[in-house]
Amino acid sequence: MSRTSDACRSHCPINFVLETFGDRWTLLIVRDLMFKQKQTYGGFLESDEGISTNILAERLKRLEAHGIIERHGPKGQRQVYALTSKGRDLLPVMLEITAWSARHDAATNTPPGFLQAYEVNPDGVKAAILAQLDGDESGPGPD
Amino acid sequence: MSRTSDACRSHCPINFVLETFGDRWTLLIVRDLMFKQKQTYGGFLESDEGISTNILAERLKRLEAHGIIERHGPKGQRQVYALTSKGRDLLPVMLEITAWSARHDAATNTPPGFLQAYEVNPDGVKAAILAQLDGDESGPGPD
DNA sequence: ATCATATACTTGCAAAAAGCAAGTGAAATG
DNA sequence: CATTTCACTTGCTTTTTGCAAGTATATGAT
Repeated sequence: MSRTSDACRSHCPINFVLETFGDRWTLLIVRDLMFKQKQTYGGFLESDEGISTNILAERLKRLEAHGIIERHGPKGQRQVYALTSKGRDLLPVMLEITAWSARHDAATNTPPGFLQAYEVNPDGVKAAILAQLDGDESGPGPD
Repeated sequence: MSRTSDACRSHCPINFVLETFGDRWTLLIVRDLMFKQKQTYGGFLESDEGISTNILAERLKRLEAHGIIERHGPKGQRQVYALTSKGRDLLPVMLEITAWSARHDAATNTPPGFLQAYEVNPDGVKAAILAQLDGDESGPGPD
């Protein structure tokens, strides 16, 4: 299953993120938590890409072990997942990824206004998303 | 092997990068091209993480098919790989990844000065790296 | 109280991908 | 012209993924 600490291949910073996020699913969970206001197992399952239940359960464990997310709720019962500060700190990475895809995927889901808003005022976009993560219910996400 | 165009799971921008970079090796090749002045098959093989030859060959094909890199040289002979403009455009993503790892990996290889230099003057850091990609031989990379 | 339903997982197995070692073919080197 | 080097390919084993089904606990209706 998942080790608490995998043997790491190097301490190159690019490799460091790959050790946690170097697969096709993990970052989608972060996306759901960060941009889509999803915070339950069932919510993650509903996402368009169609993650399977065993993969989801394993990735949630890994993310928790790496300190990216934390789970709230009595064990065995309904859990509510949330990003830790280390997880929220991925926001600039997520926004740059979104901007790159918006530039290079002609069929992107990213709303038309995002790219320009982000280029003009990246800190404003970041602040808005952090505000809504902290319980605000209004404001746009990048997709 | 690798399809020219995989069936894509969604046009979410986060998913879009995962379709190309969602594995443990692909982004290391981009790193080598962007920061380590490596541009040959043999150079990529020497990197610390120890990619195997079949995986490297397949990833090079995929990256070329996705328009991230291009190969120069007569077919069957020694190739020189280079980032396309789409590939170079990943620089902001790579730098944010580097910054996140520098903040959260106590054992990071990232040189001590990088994080502050990047926070103070991100455009300067970007310009320096792009300059060295375009043939300049001096200047620092993030690792 | 009991039955159905929903949620949050776990388990089992087949298929795909990764990892390792060895092999191949063309070009550069001696 | 034999040897070495480089850039891959091939074969095989191990690991991971993907799908379907099952289980445990809670919640809601009769």
